Amino acid sequence: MARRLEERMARYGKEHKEATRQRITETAGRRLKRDGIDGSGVATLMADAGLTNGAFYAHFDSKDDLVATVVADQLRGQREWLSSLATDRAGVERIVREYLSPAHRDNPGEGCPSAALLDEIGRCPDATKQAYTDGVLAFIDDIAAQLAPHDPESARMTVLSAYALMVGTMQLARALADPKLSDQLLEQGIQNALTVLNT
Amino acid sequence: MARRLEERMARYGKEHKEATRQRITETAGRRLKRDGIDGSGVATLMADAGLTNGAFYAHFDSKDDLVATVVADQLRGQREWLSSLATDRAGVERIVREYLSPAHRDNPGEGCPSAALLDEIGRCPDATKQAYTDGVLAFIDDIAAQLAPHDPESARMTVLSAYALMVGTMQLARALADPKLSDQLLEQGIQNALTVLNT
DNA sequence: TGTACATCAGTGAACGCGCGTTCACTGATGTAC
DNA sequence: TGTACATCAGTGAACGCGCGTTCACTGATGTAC
Repeated sequence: MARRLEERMARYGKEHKEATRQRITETAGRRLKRDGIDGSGVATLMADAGLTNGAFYAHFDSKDDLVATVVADQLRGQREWLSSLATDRAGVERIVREYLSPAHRDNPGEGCPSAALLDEIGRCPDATKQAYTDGVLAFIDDIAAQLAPHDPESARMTVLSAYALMVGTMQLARALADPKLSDQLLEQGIQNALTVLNT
Repeated sequence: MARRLEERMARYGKEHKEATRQRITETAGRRLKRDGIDGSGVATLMADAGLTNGAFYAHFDSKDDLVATVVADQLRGQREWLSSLATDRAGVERIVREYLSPAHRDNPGEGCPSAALLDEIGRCPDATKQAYTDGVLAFIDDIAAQLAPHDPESARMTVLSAYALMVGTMQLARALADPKLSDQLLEQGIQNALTVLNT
């Protein structure tokens, strides 16, 4: 037992390294969402965290490992945001309006990982897709349970497909070169999302 | 005039080079949709067309130029497919069912360019986003006119947002690691798309 | 409390490789006589 | 019809660069006595 305690506290303590890993994961999240997965190099990701490329492999097995970690972390963040709001129907409406806002469209680095990266995630190794699936289902089931406490199973697909609707709308709004059309699409997306969720 | 004609027909004729350019555009479309924009190198794209890397710049100014050309070409193809079916309500339903099918999900290289590339297109230069916008609006307006001949303007946003719903659903279906859940999502997406289009 | 040693997070140069792009060239085709 | 020349689509090597990954190392921190 003395030994156990000794190991846990030893050296600079686990905390420091764990904090660095978390910092890399967070800054990488922002960069990946802004520049894409293939568009972000390891050296740049490490520089964002105030480190040099060499230290990367003390924290992650590979770039794929980082990407899977980031995907899980980002979806955990999204889950927290959603849980804090999805307490009632009015909260759900607020989620939809904030998600499909021009502010979200114009700041992909601070926004939804699915809106920023979903087609790239579809091309990632199975481990990453599994991390994505687990992360999405966690908050989908949260919301389904809050929305339909007596029948969460059937609400599941409704919520999941409403999420798909919002993700697709945001991606399309970002790709359109006409800002006015993009704004209109977001408005229409809000209406459709609310329609689907109230079915 | 004799001179004019001479120039037009001269050498191997314009046809051959134009045909090569078209072949590159088509094979690149498949590759880009399968591996992503950043995931497809110029040398690979040319090898797909049976050529070597050096010939690329006799046909396109840059990789960005090719991408914009491919995006326009792919959306032209999608427009043709849609026009051939969207003659009535039953045709629209068939479009939705074919789009949100497992066959489409499992063959991104032969499928919708938006489902394969939309978040990457959102990060492309303005010229590419403009080509994308023009290409999408062309078929959106086609369908809006066929669906609501007396009020195509208001049908426009309905159709555009239904497209966003289908694109997002397909991307999410491709990213989910659980095939059964993915199938269910496609089914739910069909219901939602039809609901939105019949509003 | 002070010194010698062990630990290990982080550095930065280097690896082979593929990227987008350029360019001197080849060789089949078409033209002129 | 046959030969000499011009055209130009396509070749393939090379450019500098950034990629993901490895590794010998540094130097601040913590431990032992």
